[in-house]
Amino acid sequence: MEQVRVRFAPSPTGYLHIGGARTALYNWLFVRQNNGRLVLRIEDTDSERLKEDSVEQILGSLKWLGIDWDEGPTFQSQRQDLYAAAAETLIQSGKAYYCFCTEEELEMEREKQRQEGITVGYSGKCRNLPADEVRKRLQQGLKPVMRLMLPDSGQIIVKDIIRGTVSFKFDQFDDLIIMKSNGLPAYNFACVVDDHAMQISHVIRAEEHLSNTPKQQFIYEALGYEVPKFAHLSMILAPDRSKLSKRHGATSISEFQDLGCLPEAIINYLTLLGWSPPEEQSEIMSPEQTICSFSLEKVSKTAAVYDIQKLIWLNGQYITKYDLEKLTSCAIPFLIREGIISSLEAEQNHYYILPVINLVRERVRTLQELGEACRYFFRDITDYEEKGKEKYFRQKDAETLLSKGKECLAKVENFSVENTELAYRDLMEELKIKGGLIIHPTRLALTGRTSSPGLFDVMALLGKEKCLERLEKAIKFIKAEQDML
RNA sequence: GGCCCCAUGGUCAAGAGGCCUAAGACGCCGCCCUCUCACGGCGGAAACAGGGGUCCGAAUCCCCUUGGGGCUACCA
Repeated sequence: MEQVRVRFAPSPTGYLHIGGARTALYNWLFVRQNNGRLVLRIEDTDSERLKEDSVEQILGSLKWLGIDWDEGPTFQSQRQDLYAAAAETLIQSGKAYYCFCTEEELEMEREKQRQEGITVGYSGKCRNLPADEVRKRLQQGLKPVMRLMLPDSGQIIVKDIIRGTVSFKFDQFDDLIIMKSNGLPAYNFACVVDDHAMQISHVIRAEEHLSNTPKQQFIYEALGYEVPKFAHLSMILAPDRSKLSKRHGATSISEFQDLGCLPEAIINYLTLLGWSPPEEQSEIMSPEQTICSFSLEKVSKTAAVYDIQKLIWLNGQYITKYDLEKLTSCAIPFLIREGIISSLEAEQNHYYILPVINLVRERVRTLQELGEACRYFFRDITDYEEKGKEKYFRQKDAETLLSKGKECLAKVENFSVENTELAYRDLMEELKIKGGLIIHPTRLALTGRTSSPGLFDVMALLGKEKCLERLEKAIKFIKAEQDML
């Protein structure tokens, strides 16, 4: 069996967005499953649309996602000879010709056609220029484009792994530009020449290229190349079912990274956007599991609207189950960014950070949330949650309760989860009160918040000194508030 | 406009003519667990775009309409 070779071919016009990432991912899943090779190709033949840093951004996002490639990146801008040579053979064999029409002329032609209400397209007027006329104009220094002559009638059949057989009629196609007047290849041509040169066996790409495929297939045939297999993936749409763009919020991989998503969660989410695992298999899958069960044939034909809620949910699942050391190193940049710890503290307090993260991980869904959830473990409390103050600090016994709590904790020797809880339970019994009555104000005193991990877990991790200190602070705070009345 | 693709709950989707009074997941609602918040468990609301065929039988096949998307560039 011939080797499976696929490619991901982004054009460097911006960040890697969610659609491109999914295309890359499906190529990757397919190729890893088939022990093939993935090649990366940068389609940069339109210098006007290039964006600085774009290649670095795209490659960076792919790497971060864990999508690795075997060859490249190769740049189309550096392979001009290849395209020129291929185009030359088509000119020689009479399958392609020079066209001297300027863009202005063509635009006028189209405008006229529109006014007359007839089908807009290239007339083909340079098709039969006499050889010496062509030579003459070339010598004058005119810069023509090269066009491929397409049949005026008949049809062409494209076979697609996902969509089945699709047929197109030739009468709807203009003679296709294969080389632009600046000497660079046009997309459809460069794409074919490269896919052949790179021995691509399966072209897996976005649906927007389906309509280009008949033209490309004709180029393959004109050049005498073997046609690869095609699989066109449906598009990913914004929540309003329109094409994805910047105005739709987070759409680039780097934005999800900034939000605090884990790469595996994004991979998992993207996998599910257009494909679903066999029944009985969980939707939460490691990349390895996905590689095993993935199949191109089962990829959905329907355009998908991405739903950030599910991504965030999945991310929460991953945060809960991730290897703790790994999660911690992912989280630390967020803690630093949010000003919760300094990089120095991050190094020095490693063995404090670990259990803190372990404690809060189950109740957060992004690394950003995780940072926020940790704050009081590293920084003193500057304020109490308003609704907590109202509910717990302004009740009649609050101050007494906290004092009692403080006294009782002061006596605890080994400040463990069990011992602190035992001490508090004894206190509750002694005061004949229900747990919540003292637990809630204590939580507010210790964390500044009305919600947190289990109170005694928090106590044990915070340590005796901090607990007593914060209780004292809360007591003072309550007194101060009362004095103001 | 022409050509092409697509159409199952709010979202992702299972479904390959009878197993469908249509699975699962996210989200939403309720209950349980519980020191709060999460997690978890249980339950609920919620869909085959519309119309014609074909067939004993259609979410599934065909046609039309409608809707969405793509291509129609010297963009990729």
